[in-house]
Amino acid sequence: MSLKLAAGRAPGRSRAGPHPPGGSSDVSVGRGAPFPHPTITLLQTSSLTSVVQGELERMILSGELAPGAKLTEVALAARLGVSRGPLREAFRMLEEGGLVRIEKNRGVFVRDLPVDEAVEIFDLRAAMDELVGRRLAEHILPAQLKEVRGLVDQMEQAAKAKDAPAYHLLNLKFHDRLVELAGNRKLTAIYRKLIKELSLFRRLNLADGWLMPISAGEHRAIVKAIASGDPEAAGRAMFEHAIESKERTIKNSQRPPPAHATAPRALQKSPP
Amino acid sequence: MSLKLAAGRAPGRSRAGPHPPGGSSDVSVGRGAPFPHPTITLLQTSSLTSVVQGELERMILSGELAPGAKLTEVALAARLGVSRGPLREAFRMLEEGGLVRIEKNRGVFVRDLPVDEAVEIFDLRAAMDELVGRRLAEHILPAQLKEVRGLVDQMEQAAKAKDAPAYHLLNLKFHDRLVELAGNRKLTAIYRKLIKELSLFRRLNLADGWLMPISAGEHRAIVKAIASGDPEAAGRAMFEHAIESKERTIKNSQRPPPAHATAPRALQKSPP
DNA sequence: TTCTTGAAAATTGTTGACAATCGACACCGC
DNA sequence: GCGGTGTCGATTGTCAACAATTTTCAAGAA
Repeated sequence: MSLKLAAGRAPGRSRAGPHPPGGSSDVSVGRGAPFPHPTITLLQTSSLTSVVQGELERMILSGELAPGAKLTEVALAARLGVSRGPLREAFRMLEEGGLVRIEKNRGVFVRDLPVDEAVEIFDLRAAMDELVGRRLAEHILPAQLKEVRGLVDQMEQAAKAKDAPAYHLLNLKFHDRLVELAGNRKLTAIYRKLIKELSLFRRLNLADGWLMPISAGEHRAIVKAIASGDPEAAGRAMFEHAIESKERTIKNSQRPPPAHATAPRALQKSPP
Repeated sequence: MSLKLAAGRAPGRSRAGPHPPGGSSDVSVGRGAPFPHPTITLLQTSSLTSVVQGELERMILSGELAPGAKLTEVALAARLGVSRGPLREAFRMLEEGGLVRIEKNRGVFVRDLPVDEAVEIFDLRAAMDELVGRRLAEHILPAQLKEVRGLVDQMEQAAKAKDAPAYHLLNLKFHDRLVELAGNRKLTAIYRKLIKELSLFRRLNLADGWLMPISAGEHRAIVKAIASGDPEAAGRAMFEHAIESKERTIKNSQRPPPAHATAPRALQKSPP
């Protein structure tokens, strides 16, 4: 089974344009803006390591590789169609991102986020969300406000339809977009890392019934506070929402999971 | 020139005890607590990759490898006494930590932090410091309070003696200790990453005269606010201090550096 | 039975070699 | 002289093989 270059965004890795747009009116340059074939830029930017890193990240976040699962190098390398070198480099990147844990001479494992560390991440995210709220109340544009209102609308529709997966995705999108609109790239990057790491909190995904409708109203309140232009109010609204989201999640995780566990299977060997 | 296993803490990499403490009363186990020779745990925990990562980090933070410098694989590998494999893995870790920038097929470079990104990091750190202040006002112990007061005392002495390097180190220590005392490991880890990344802000190190005495009083105010037990006041004090630290640094960076630039030299080839 | 002991298998750590790509310089035609 | 082109050296990307360590498992003794 070989590695297919996913069409999605290549993770990380940026590169300056092939050439500075010289003014020479040459036939080889169609127009001013460089617009090379997509495949070319893909090969220019993505190495095997980066693609493997993206694939592993996808597998982990989707649950295809469950927390605690051991990632054997030769098996994974064969499955992805690469050698161990790029795979090991990808491991180091994932470890730095907190998605896997490396034990010397023992192997690489998908990390299992303990409850106390999940709490820590939630608290940290709350502080970051507070900053986001303050910034947005100061700087958000009308068009952007309209956009996030649209997301809240969709969430309410999903809640009404009891479509838990759709609500979940919209919730992620809503918060991610707010952070992005705050205009602090470092904040955005770290926020996304934290969200990825939080998805390793096993019990998060076990819950059968989701806590959908509870937080629906809070989102409207957040948007309203942002629209009011009061930084402190907006910051407080987002902070409180994050804290309550934490408490709901933790409380939900403390009740024992249902018997018919639907934990995704770990990596299996392919038949010889 | 070979790689000497630095006596300092091995970066990252933790490991469970050699064996679960079985109750068998064996002569091989002296007492309940395992206390193997330091060298043994060092070899158990540190791989070449992790040591190389630590060494490169030290070189970058000390300025031995200046921002923008190109890190050629064979040269560095020879200098550190390892092969390219572990070195490349260390590169991936450093890239994820934001200390180097990797350009496909072109090489690895020490990152040069642009001003706008430094501002973003400062703002983010301010939000994190606010959280620290709140937590400390709630939970700090008298002994810990006494400890940080001692640090402030030392800073004032260093300021009085106009010992800029000592003041700088104490300042770092002071804030690092506060974050640590807040008791959120994830927060601590990310805070330290941000501090490391900030040291890539070139102009930070160019300043001849430091802004030492200016922030001395703010530190006392922070400790006082924490001691008062008012979370909001302590949070605000730390937030404001971080913001003013940002503005001082940025403002200082905007005046052109003095002519006699003392930028450390980049990596040189060793004679054949 | 249960615990130690030892070797074999499996897996990771590290290295050196080969292929691919990039930058620079000389060469050529205009 | 000047722009374009081809070639060469240097450097990175990837791979396969070797060395070291851990794990497994069976045999033997208490």
